[in-house]
Amino acid sequence: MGSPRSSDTGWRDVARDPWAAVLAEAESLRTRAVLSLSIPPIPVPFEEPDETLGDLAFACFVYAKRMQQAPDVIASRLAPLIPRGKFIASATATGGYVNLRVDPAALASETLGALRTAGEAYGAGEPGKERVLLEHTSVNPTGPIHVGRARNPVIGDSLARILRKAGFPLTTEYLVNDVGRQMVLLYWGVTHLKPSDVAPPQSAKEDHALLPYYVKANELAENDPNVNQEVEALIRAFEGGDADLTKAISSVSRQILSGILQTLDRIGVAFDRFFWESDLILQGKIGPVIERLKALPVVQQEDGAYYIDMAPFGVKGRETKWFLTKRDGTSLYPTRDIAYHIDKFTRCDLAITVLGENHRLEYEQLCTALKLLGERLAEAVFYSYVVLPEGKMQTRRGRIVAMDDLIEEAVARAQEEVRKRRPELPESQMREIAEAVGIAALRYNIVRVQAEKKITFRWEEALNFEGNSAPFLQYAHARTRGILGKGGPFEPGDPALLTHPEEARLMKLLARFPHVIGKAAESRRPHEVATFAYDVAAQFNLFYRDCPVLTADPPLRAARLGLVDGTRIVLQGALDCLGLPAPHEM
RNA sequence: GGACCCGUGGCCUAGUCUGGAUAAGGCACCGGCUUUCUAAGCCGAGGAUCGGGGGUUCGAAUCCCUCCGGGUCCGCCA
Repeated sequence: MGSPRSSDTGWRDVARDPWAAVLAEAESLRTRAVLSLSIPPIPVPFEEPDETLGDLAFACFVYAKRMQQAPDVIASRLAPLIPRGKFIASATATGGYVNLRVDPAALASETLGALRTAGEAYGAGEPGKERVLLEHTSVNPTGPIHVGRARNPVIGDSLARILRKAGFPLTTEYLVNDVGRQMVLLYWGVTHLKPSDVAPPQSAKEDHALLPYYVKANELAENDPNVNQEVEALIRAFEGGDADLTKAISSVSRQILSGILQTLDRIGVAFDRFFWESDLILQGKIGPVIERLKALPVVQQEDGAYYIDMAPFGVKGRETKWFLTKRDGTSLYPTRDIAYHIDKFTRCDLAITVLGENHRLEYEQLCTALKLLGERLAEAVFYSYVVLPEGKMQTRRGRIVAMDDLIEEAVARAQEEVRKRRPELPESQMREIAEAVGIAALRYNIVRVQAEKKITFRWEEALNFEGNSAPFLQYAHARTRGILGKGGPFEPGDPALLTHPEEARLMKLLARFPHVIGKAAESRRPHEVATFAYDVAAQFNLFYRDCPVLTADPPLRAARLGLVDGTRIVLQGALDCLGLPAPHEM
């Protein structure tokens, strides 16, 4: 939609954004027409009407009201005043709306030109200056990552890719929570229990191998007072700043983390850097923050423990005291989080964190504290957890679907499909395609849904390879590759030859890609790219049905090859933004 | 008790921020399409009081209020 805002975001280069160019022209032609009727240029968003009516439209009700005339009268007076432009071919009035028709040849020429200039970079925004630090995933290293947590890396990584494409200099970061009671428990388990004491691990992968020790340690600490005492003693030593112990505990978490990272790597998620919470403590970065907090007038004390009463800041509930330190003066997580963010702000201009919905209050509290300290604020993207049909997943209960299992299942299912459909392919290539398809199916299934909606995990949905699914997108892309491969090298054709309705529809979508990337980045909503990618793939399939490429007359053939290549670039670009591999054939 | 998030055909989702012209897809079900660039595709059929009610507006899935249902959170844990 062509709200005035889109033309205000100056970082986007209009020359490389065909749809923005169309909107800008429509806006300027309309403004002139409106002014010439002595109507104030009230901004009315452009919308996309049913295609039988036009390509762009705006309602005249607001103008009508202002001028005290009937909307269809205003529309009929306005339409003839909108002259033909570079893109806008005609304007007609229908029932209070002015419908604009975009000249398909002009749009095609603009879009294919932009595609030719930018190549694979088509869709990218102007390189920006604002350094973004995107923290995501940051799951506690106590065991393998499960499907309940899967949205964080998938949303985070997709958002990272989209922000990069949009032009932001971006760093991704994983906060490794290697301090606290749970880590001490895990450490106690691996140092005090023998393999025969714990349940057999599901696999030798480090995160799976160590999980049973964590589970058993939890169980013992709950039921065996002696164990609990030992653990408490360890926690005290740890809290007392025992550097050797802190490092020892951290090294256990590093082992589990390496298993988690292997899993994430397999689904295409990697990080630029890691931040160990223990470093914050060992480097003495907590103390100064505590001192700054204590100096705040709003900070109060109870038995030596410091807290902020959040009630005046809009937080309500049973308990509004937000504790920053313990009675003994040692830090609590909120303090460490504040210290972490202050550290982050020295390394970026904008800090974004992908967080589960259960962290919403904590985020509000963090922002309140940062505001009180005169620091910048962090931005957050929240998502709801993936739940099983029978309820939420819990690591401690073992009621989880491990990501590793889901990946194996997805790839195995994909392998079956490939074998069925492409029995002639060599085994190694079948495996490659199966990996690409299976993993893409998982990621797409998560990223296509708005983050704040909860997802109920169902195998049949997660492993769906038809309809609105990753393989649908990948298949369309593979089709473009197939045609281009057989078509061979081609000279740029005449865009004006692309007059078929399916060609025009496809071209309009390709023209919008840069705009879509910009919007998705700005709104931090990766699913918008998923929706768009589906639209492109579906439209390409219609073009594929109706417009033979290779057998067309040479001039038309060349023009169509250009369109197919453009589709290839856009689909590949969109898939890349979603972290979905794009195999050349499948 | 309070705050926040979600509620769209049997199931899943887009559209909600930025209100507009008959609410758009997918899955499932039923019926079709392959001597033509990969049928993981395409076409057709049925299927929706956009959770209920009120309000604002020329116009509400979209904004406001309220109720209902589901979820999350309100630790000197992290």
